[in-house]
Parts: sequence; structure tokens; C-alpha cells
Amino acid sequence: MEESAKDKLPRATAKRLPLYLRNLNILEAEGVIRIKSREFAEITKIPSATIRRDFSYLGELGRSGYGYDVPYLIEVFTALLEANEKKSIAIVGFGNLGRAIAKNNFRRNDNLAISCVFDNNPALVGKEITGFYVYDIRDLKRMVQEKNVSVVITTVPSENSQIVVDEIVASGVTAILNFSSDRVDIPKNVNMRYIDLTTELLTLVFFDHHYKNRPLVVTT
Amino acid sequence: MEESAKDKLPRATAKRLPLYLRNLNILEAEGVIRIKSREFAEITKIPSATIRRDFSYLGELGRSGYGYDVPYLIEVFTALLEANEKKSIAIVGFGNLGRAIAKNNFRRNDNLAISCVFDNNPALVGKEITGFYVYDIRDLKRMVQEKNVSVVITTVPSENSQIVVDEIVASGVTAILNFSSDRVDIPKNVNMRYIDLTTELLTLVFFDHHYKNRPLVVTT
DNA sequence: AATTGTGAACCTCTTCACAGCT
DNA sequence: AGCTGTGAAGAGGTTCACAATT
Repeated sequence: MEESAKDKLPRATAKRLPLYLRNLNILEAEGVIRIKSREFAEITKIPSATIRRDFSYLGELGRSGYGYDVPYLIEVFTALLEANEKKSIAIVGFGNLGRAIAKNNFRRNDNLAISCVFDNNPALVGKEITGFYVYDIRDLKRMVQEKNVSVVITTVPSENSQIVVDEIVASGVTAILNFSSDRVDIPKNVNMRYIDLTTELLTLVFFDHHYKNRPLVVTT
Repeated sequence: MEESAKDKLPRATAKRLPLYLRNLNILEAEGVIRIKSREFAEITKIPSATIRRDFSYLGELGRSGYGYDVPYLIEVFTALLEANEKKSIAIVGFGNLGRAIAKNNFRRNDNLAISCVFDNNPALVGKEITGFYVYDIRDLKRMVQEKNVSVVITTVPSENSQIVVDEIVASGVTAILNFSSDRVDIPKNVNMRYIDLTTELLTLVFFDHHYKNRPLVVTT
């Protein structure tokens, strides 16, 4: 108990935290101040037993016969996810996808902000494009420190993925969201998530054809 | 054995199939015709024991003391993923994200093609935008049948997510890739995957701060 | 000599079902 | 009376380690 509870949070639970917090914020905006695990299950599509188990890792957050206090849950989850602290994000690769991500601006999460964008294309570098000044990729390390970047999103083509990831790692950033499909080598202290549209589509079609009535679990 | 092996493929294995196929195609393009599980593990970053276990679900694909035949593996995996059959894809919501996805055109997978796009914005409907004629969302059902659509990608804002997904389901499509963050109700025969950038970023930051040296597993 | 395919152990996560609390 | 928190069982996936095979 004196060891921080979050140190033993199962990963599966951790991945659901953003989903929980988002739905709690919606509930609070609607004026709901109290929620039971069964009700929350209907909203989130997560089974109520899983919700109670997940919440229990963070302490005894609820009250028997009553449910959970929404503002209190929000307080706990917000602190845990640092959702009230500004996070500076960089994008490397400012083509169509990079620009679409930059413009997306993370509705309902004004703590996440794109602070700088990079490309290696001389036609883009030094110009202002859709509101973003495009830096040369060689400025990455300097800007990461200057803007205190927490996460880098890379959208560069697979061919350059490894070399760009190496530069990101060298800049000191340890959290990378990678839209290229090729697996790359990273030091073990670096966290990377891949989002690959082609893989998603192939997986989806495969499950659709082979797992009818046993749907694919949809967790992000 | 007379029951199709793929009927009992673990889901975790199924999700790795696109990764395997992609890397096998790269190997073949490089002229590699034979691969050992240990070598393939280095390329894919999947442990060799997991690779052998995965492959074993599809039959005895390899040879002891030899390894696996790359062209044969490609044949098996391609057939399983139907990666040689054209798949028709529709996009609903043709804003920045929808357009970026449409232009992305799935390098190395010319069997996946965007066949039609939809929006409800009168400023877009009926116009040709970046090479795509924008249909009214009310034409969805008709076009799904006409173009034999296998998968629908939706990028509409959360507020409209449920109503649009209902229309997609009504059109008969059972595979949906959803870029909106809110969980929606779907019949149990429909497969849906969510991709939500905000969730990905929050998850990544959380893991980065709490699971140092025990990196997040990165599977798509 | 070297690698596959797999039984068995292990680990992680989910779900059941109910004691205990309010 | 009703809901939480959790022990225990179950389900699913990974990894070990080696017999079988070429």
C-alpha cells in the first residue's frame, strides 16, 4: 500500500484509463454525479466486473450499495493520466497524414498540443503550412528541448522509418507514435505504438470472415 | 484436421498475420527463399517461439533442421488473408482525416482500394475533391451494393458516430474501422475496430511514465 | 547438426459469484 | 436492499525446453 498502486496496474487496465476518463468527463458535463458499475458498463461497453476490478487497483474508490462518485473518479483518473498537464507533441513527416493529425487538434483534450512539425522536403522546410512552421528534421533535437516535447508522432514512409526513429531516440524522447508499418529497433526504455491502416484493414477483413458472431475486441 | 485450421486460430495469432505477410513479401523481393524462425524473429520483433507456435496453427509449414520456405509461406498467408482479392473500401466523413486516408492508398497493398467516399456537408456533396466524387451519405446503402464494399472507414465526429454507424450497419457492411472515440452499439455480428489518436497519446504518455524498461507492447 | 513442432508450465487478464459493507 | 471489492476459477496467450525429424 505504501508502494504506489499504479506501479502494479495491469497493462490491460492501463489501456482502458483514457476511455474511462473520457466517459466520466461526458457524464459530469451532463450533470451526473454518481454512477454504478452496471450503468458505466452500458456506456463504455466494458463489463461491469472488469470495471470494478480495474477501479479496485486504484484503491477503494466506490461505496457499497451506492456506486462511485463521478467528480472523485475524475480527480483520480485525471491525476493518474496527467490529463491536466500540458503535453507538447511534435510531428515528423508533414505530408497529408501529418497535416490531418495536426489539424485534428484533439477535441476535448486541450492539454495535448502540437508544438512543432518537421519534414526533410526542401519544398516544405522553412514555410508555414496550414498554420505550422515546418522545421528541418535536423532541428529535431534542439526543438525537442526548447519546446519540452513529450511525444513524437512519425508519419514518414517506411523506408525512412528506422533512421527517423533513431533521430527521435537521440533527441531524448521516449514515447513515439509510429504510423509507418515496418518494425524498427528501439532501446528498451523507449515506448512505441504502431498505427498502421493497412494492417488494421487486413485484420478487420480477416476477423470479419472468420470470427462471425464472435466479434473482434475493439480496444485501441 | 478436416475442420479448417483457421477456425481455431487464436485471435492474437490472427492479428499478427498481416505483419508476417508483409515481412515475407519484403524478404521475397530481396530474393530470400528460406527463413528460420530465429531470423524471422529478428525482423518482426516477435519471439521465435511465438512465430513457430503461430505457424503451427496453420499446419506443418516448415522442415526440421531447415526452416521455412518463403514463397510457400506467402502462398498460405496470402490465401488466408485474401490478400490477392480486391477489396472495396468506403470512407464516410471526407474532412481532413478522410482525405488523408484516401490519398494514402495503401502502399504495397494494391488489393485495397477506396471505391467511394461520403459526407453530409452540402458544400462537399456532389463535388470532386482530390480525385474523389463525394456522395451524399444517404446514398450509402445503394453504393455499398453497387461497389460491393467490404469495409467502411468512418471519420465523422463523435456526436454523429452512432447514427452513422447505424447507417453503415443498415447498409449490410459488417466490418467497420472507426476513427471516432465514442463507443457505439453494434449488433454482435459486426466487427469494429477503433482508432483514436487522443487515446493513443494518453496511453503512450501513461506507459512512458509508469512502465519504464518494461515497454508497452506495440501490436496494432 | 540444426531446426521445427509441441507438451507443459507459466503468466496475464477476465469473469463468476458472493461476503461484506453502507 | 443493493452495490462494491475480491477470492477463486476460467480463458487465452506466451515461453520454456526438448523430442522428433530432416
